[in-house]
Amino acid sequence: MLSQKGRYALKALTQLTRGERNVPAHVKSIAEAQNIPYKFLEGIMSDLRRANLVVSVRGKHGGYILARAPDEIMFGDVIRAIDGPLAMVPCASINFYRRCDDCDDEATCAIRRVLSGVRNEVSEILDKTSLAQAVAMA
Amino acid sequence: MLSQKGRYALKALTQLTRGERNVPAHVKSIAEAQNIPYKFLEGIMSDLRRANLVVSVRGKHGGYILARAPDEIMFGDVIRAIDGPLAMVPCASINFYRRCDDCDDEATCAIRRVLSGVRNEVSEILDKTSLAQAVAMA
DNA sequence: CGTCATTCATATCACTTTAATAGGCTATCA
DNA sequence: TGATAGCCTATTAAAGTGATATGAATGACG
Repeated sequence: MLSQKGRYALKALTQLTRGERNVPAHVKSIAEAQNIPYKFLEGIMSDLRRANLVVSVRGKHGGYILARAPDEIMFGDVIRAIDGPLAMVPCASINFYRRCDDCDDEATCAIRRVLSGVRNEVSEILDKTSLAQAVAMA
Repeated sequence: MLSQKGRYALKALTQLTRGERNVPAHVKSIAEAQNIPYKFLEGIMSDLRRANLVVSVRGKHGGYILARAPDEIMFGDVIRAIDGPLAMVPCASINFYRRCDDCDDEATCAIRRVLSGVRNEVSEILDKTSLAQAVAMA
């Protein structure tokens, strides 16, 4: 399961996608529109900025805008930034690969084989579905 | 990501699948073969028993055997028993459905729509891949 | 310049989960 | 009866989660 943070991040970004491009949205307004605790969302937006998914504008009339066009930001990017790997086991991850230390032979591991297939299918959707597409579906 | 418990459970069950049917395997031998902490695995096997995936034999020469034929135990069954939902959000889960309390309108939620697709693809693999199949692939 | 609304950086908090260990009880069989 | 299993409960340390609080930095605007 995604963390609450991950869900909130997706909600916030779809909100930005729906709004006007290049007009910064305050955290406060996003928080209210999406029923997300204000201060909690503030931290999430900072994370998204550090992941280069969003750009911040400081000072009065500041806020956040998408770092790229909404059809260039994929669900997978967001989820990886906030929650980490898509894969169910570290050894089946591409972007966060790590060996399982109790594994004798990765090459013949039945679990890895099955869960690699899962990770590929998941990536096939999440890395090919953009914020723009998701919002358009509604 | 799966918990360590979930990974260990899958490893233990593939081990049982490889072994002789109807001959109880000791937790100790599984733990050694799979590099799993003995006492930790003991608890996991108890969970699997409570989930009716495995049957225990007590007393001397006791141990665990699969509750059903290994082609009737699916990856999805094991993962749900130990780690819960396959879905990435509660509202996209079939077996563990729960509403997101911050969600205004589930029917038009873009995130739910995308992540329901993911959950279906994941289920398509995990609920159709049995222990027997996974082991046979090796 | 000063003020106000905003982001930014930390710190803290309670709570739950995770991964693991320990000890003693209970059942079975030779 | 004693050895060998599983069974049950408790404990632990560490990490993660979801959230709140405080205050500093920044920048538009009057």
